[in-house]
Amino acid sequence: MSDTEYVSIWMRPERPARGPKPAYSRAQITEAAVRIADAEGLEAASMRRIAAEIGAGAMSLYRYVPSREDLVELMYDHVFGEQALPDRPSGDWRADLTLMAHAMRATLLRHPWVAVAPRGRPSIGPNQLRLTEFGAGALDLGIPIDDILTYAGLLHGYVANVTRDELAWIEEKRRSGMSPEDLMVRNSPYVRRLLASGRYPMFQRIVMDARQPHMSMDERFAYGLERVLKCIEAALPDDVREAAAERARNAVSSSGGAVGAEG
Amino acid sequence: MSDTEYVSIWMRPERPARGPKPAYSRAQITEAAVRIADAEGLEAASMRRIAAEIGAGAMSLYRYVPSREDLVELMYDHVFGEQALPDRPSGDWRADLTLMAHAMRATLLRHPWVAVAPRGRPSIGPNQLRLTEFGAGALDLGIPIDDILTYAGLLHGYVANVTRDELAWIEEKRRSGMSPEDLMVRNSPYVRRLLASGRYPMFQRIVMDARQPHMSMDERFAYGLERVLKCIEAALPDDVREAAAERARNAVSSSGGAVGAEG
DNA sequence: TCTTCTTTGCGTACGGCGTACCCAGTGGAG
DNA sequence: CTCCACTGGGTACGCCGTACGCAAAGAAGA
Repeated sequence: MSDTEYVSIWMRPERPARGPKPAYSRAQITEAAVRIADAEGLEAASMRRIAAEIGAGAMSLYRYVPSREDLVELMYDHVFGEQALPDRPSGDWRADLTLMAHAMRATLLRHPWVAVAPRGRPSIGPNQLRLTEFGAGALDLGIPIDDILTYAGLLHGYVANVTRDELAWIEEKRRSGMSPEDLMVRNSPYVRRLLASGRYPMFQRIVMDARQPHMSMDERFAYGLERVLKCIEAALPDDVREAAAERARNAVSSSGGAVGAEG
Repeated sequence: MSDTEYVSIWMRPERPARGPKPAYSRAQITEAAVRIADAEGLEAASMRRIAAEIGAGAMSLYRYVPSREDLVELMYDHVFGEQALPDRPSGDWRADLTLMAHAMRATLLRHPWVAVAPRGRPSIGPNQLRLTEFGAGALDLGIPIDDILTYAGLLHGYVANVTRDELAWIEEKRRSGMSPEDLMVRNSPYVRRLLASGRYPMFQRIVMDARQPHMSMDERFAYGLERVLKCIEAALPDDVREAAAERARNAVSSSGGAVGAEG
């Protein structure tokens, strides 16, 4: 039945009892891999390269990690562990989601490969689980769990989308040394041709808007985030929205730190 | 300056004038690659494998495509060309976005690798551009272009998220032959351990909800989609919402008369 | 028509990848 | 002290993307 079944990396114990002491550790390997991926991209973090980074032989890594795929999983969860979030939602769901969104954006900007990494099965490492608990808990306002998931997904999708775009800009800028507006219109013959054809009015407006960056990246993110939260808020049933607002007022006035009420 | 600059695949002409007639074509290669990726995953569609599929030598492909990365771009755009959408939005933005969301889900389900494929730079092939025009055009209700993009991104993110989850379920089910509820709770020791710890109440509710699949995948998708559209609608300014509703009524009554908005 | 020259299909080869297998050495359990 | 599960890691295999070079093809210029 479950003979050759897939075993989650999170179930695999790091080290057994017997034998000589391991010279390295999962955490050490994961951190080295993240360091390389941050600097040179995920594909540069090959097993040999990581091993070299920590001064080990290539095959030694397989004593700690069953495969590279699992290592990427570890890396993925590791970077989300940097996000310093309160243990529990404060009770002010807008504030909590805003906090989480900014933390996530910061993580993606710090580790660009995360935004691009192929997300296969929904991995649930401890840190991602913590985030899920926080985000879903913030939205636990008395609406169905399906709705909670949908809204949390919307927020996640927004942050991922916007930040991926932002990263693409940054990357393009770094590679060419040009400003975004020059890149978009002046330097790209393809885009110029599309605009000249006149058949893409919406695309034209998008480009033209990017041409006059009336907002910084930060402002754009915050503006869109506000939009998304307004979306969610507006979709809540009236009684739920009012109760949530009431709870938020209490959360702000009562607790000085992170942890809200609840007992 | 732009000597070794990156040249978009969409600018590269397929064939020049001189020389012998090519034996293959970009479309043929792209279709073969998609066929393989559909059946065995994106990574199975290697250059050698694709070449074998069409009976060519491995290196012959490079006469048609500058690199595998560009070929993936072609594949990506190709599958979005299957979506049969009207040339223009109908004027009923909810209907239009619903149509687009279902078409996108169908495409992702038909080509699972698309949902997982690493999305680096925002590629703008002709078919994706057509989709952008349609989606953004449907949301062109007199709101800022930034808002249009945010809302379109929300919808896109929702469809991508939900369908990726759905695909993960399907894949897991195919590999193990078990039903989702068994998979989630009974078969996964890791999930069982997490639940037993009692420290993840929201996660527990998510799992328990999945354990009692009160909705089919289709229903779940449609329900969430309705939620998202309601979100967007609720966030629109009152006058915009009413004007849009009025336009939708006209669009329904009149058959082909579609577009009204413009500069 | 014949020559010229670009473009074709593609065989060979290189460096790099993930990782299976094997080995000698290590150190806790009995 | 003996045993043997474990360690680090060298070697090797089969893949990958693709640079390079060459003979054949066939349109352009004579």
